[in-house]
Amino acid sequence: MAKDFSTRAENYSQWYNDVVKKADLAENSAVRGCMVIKPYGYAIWEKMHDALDKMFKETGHTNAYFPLFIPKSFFSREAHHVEGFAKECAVITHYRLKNDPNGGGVVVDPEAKLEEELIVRPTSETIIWDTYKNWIQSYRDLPILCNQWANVVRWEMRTRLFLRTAEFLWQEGHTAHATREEAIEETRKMLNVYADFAEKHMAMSVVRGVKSPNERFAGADDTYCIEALMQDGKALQAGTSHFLGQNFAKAFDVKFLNKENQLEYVWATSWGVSTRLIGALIMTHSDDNGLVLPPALAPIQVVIIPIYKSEEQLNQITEKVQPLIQKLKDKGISVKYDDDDSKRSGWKFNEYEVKGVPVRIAIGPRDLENNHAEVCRRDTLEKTNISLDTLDVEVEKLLAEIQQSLFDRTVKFREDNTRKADTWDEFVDILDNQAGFVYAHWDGTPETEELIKEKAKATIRCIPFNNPLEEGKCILTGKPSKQRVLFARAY
RNA sequence: CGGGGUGUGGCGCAGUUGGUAGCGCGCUACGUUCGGGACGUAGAGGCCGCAAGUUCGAGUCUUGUCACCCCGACCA
Repeated sequence: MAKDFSTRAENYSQWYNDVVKKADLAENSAVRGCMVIKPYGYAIWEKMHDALDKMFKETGHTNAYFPLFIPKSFFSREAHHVEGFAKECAVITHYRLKNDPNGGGVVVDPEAKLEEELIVRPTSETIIWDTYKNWIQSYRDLPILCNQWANVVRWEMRTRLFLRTAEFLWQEGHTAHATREEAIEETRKMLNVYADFAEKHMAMSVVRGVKSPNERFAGADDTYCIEALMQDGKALQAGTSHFLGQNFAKAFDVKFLNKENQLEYVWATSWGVSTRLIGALIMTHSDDNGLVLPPALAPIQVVIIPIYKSEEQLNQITEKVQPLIQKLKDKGISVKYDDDDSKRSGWKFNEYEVKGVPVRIAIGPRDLENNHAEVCRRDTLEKTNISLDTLDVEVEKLLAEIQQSLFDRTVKFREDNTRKADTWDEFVDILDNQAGFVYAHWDGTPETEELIKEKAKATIRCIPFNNPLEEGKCILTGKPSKQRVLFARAY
């Protein structure tokens, strides 16, 4: 076992960085705050992309692409939106370089100054609504259900691989509707798509809810979110879906003629998830031996490692394994047969363990004699011998079981780490000594929320849907409250 | 932008009171190995972040500068 690995208990954030590096997911780049997503990490993103994209198509959405650059003036149209993003925008001011007259390589050509600066998109609402304006005249043009897969830039001061980088990959859905109700329904629908994806594909339990006004997306009337709990007890926002009301329609003057021949502003939504989900995936399942991947998102679901001394032995094993590989592939399972002779089997065991491959099958001469193989599952590290005759069926079952078991574990973890606090001392005590989610009363004012954030470093993660009403007193101010809201320290 | 730290082969590091650079991993070749990160032998690989200065002589001392990392303020 690799001893150069931090454990979660020793240093959680170091452990996270180690997993990212050892599993070969990503690395820091020459550009500050930007990461290189390596092939294995990108393969996970592709699995996420494919699954989500399918879900978007099934709910009637189509993909499109809008420009990376946004004219600066577009940004100032919607007051809250600018305020929210202004501090982290990359700005393009020039369009040409020239040779340094003083001989020091190239310099920005001062002659090539843009008349209007361009912003590298931190999100695309403005450019998209400026475009939708031309697409929409009548109720017959609605709804518009578009999604785009893109990169965005937010100039963050402190970055962490996958969790927060200056540039990241994401998808952003932008929809336009004739009625408020329809837009709200869309917002909810897409949040549920995210929650389904998190639970079924990522095997990650999430809480669905509404953000408090302070935590709302800049320019939204309401922000719905899914919140997950990481192993260190900190919460992570895993996806958001925004009801934008008519804010952007008004800012960009997007009106449609309704059936009664009256002009109305269009209703909007937007929703997104990013490569941050990979960070969530890592922190949800992985252990001190490295990455643990749910089968649904594992680039390699099953690895088969031959154990042999001679070439004849390898040939015998290969011959026996070929039909098995075919059977697994026929079931849609991604299999890797690693017969690379330059690496020893023990080395491979560790390699695939660190990389989180859900199922490992080892086959050696002894197994051939007994007509079985050693099957090891990554989540529990349990090993069993399974007959070669039923191996394909058993592996398929095992993958499903691992997927389910990982999810069940996160449900239990979330439940075990969700507590109630009735007093300020209790609240702080839980956060300091146990972490996790805390349900507590809040007087409903942004000022109090801000104060709590300042004093306890915890924020309202969300007000869960179907939250039970309950009379109580705000943990900070003692003012009356009608419901508990979900607090946590967060990423 | 504050506070702390680090820059030396690809990676991780050592380098004493200044004397011309070393260790581990990895890499290459050959051989022995192969059921949980093998071992031996022989190799390759470095303007010591950059720039000035002190000195007969600087990885080491001085000054400046750049970059990166960690901890805060801001955030998906």
